[in-house]
Amino acid sequence: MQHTSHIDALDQQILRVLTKDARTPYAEMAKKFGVSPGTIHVRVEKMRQSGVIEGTKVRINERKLGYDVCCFIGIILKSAKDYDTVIKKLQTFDEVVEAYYTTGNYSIFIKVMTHTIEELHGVLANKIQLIDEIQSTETLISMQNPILRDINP
Amino acid sequence: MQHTSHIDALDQQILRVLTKDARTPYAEMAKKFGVSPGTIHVRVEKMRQSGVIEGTKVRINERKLGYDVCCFIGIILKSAKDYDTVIKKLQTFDEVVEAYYTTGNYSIFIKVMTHTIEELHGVLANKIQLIDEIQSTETLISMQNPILRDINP
DNA sequence: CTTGAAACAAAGGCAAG
DNA sequence: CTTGCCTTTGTTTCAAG
Repeated sequence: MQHTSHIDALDQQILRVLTKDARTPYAEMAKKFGVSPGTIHVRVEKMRQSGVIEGTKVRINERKLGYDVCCFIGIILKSAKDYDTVIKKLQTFDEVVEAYYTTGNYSIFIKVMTHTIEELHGVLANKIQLIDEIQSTETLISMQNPILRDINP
Repeated sequence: MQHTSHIDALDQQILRVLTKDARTPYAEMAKKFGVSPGTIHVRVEKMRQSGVIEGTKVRINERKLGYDVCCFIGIILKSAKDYDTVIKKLQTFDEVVEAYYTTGNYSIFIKVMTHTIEELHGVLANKIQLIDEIQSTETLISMQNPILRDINP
C-alpha cells in the first residue's frame, strides 16, 4: 500500500480552504482558483476516495462547554507488554481525548480534558491510577494553548 | 463574561453528531431526534452565535500527505519572561502545530509534525534550537496514536 | 420555542469536449 | 482531466401555532 497520495497544487489549495471551513461552496473555490465547480467536486471526491480527506467535523469551543482544564500525562508502565491493555482501559474514559505511544521517558502519553481541577484529580486518582499495569504518572497542566492548527497541506 | 453556555439535551445530541460529521443533513438529525429540521437549524445557529460551535473543518489524514512523524517537544526557557517571544517565533514554523504553556518540567510544550525523521532533525537543529531564549529541549517521538477524539459534549 | 411549507443554493451525476 | 447542464438534495427563511 502506497500511502503518499498525489496531491497537486490545486488539491493543496482546496485542502487549505477546507481545513479552515469545510462548508466553503465549491463555486467559491472554483472562482478563486480559476476552474469550474465541477472540477472542485471531482478533486474533493478523489481525495475522499483516497483517504486524504477522512471526513468533516465542527470545531467546538471546549471552554464554552465548561472544559477549562487541559493536561498532558506521561505514563510509565510496569511492563512494556501491557501497552494494549492499558490503551483499552484508557479508551473507556471519555476525559482521555488523545493517546500516543512514545519513545523517551514515558511509554504512553495522553491528553486529558476536564471541567475543573477537582475533576482532573478525580480522573487521576479514581480512574488512571487505578489501572494495575501503570507504575507511575507525571502530569503537565496546560495553562494556555497559544498555537492550535493543522498541518499546512 | 459568562463562559459556560446553556446546552440542553437536544443541543448535546446535535453536537455529538456534528463532531463526527459536520455535514449531517439537518433533516436526518430532525428525524432521529423527533423534531423538525427548522428546530435543528435554530439550535445550530444559536450555538454558532454563542461561540460553542466555532466552525467546521475537514479531517485530513496526515499520513496520506506524507506526514509520518509526530512528536512532542518539551522546551525549557532561560527565563520565563521570554515566553511570548518564543511563542511568536514558534508560530512562524509550520511544523509546530500545537503549543501549550504548562506547569511542570517544561515551560512550553509543543507538538511537531514532519514528513521524515530527517526533517524533524532539521526543524530541531535549524529552527527550534536556534531560538536564543531556549535553554534546552526534550523530545518524545510518537510511534502510534491509538486515541484521538473530541470531548464527548 | 417549535413547526411546515416555500424559495433558494449547493452538490452530485453525466455526457461530451 | 475538465466542463456545463440538469437533477437531486439540503439549507434558509418566514408566517403561524
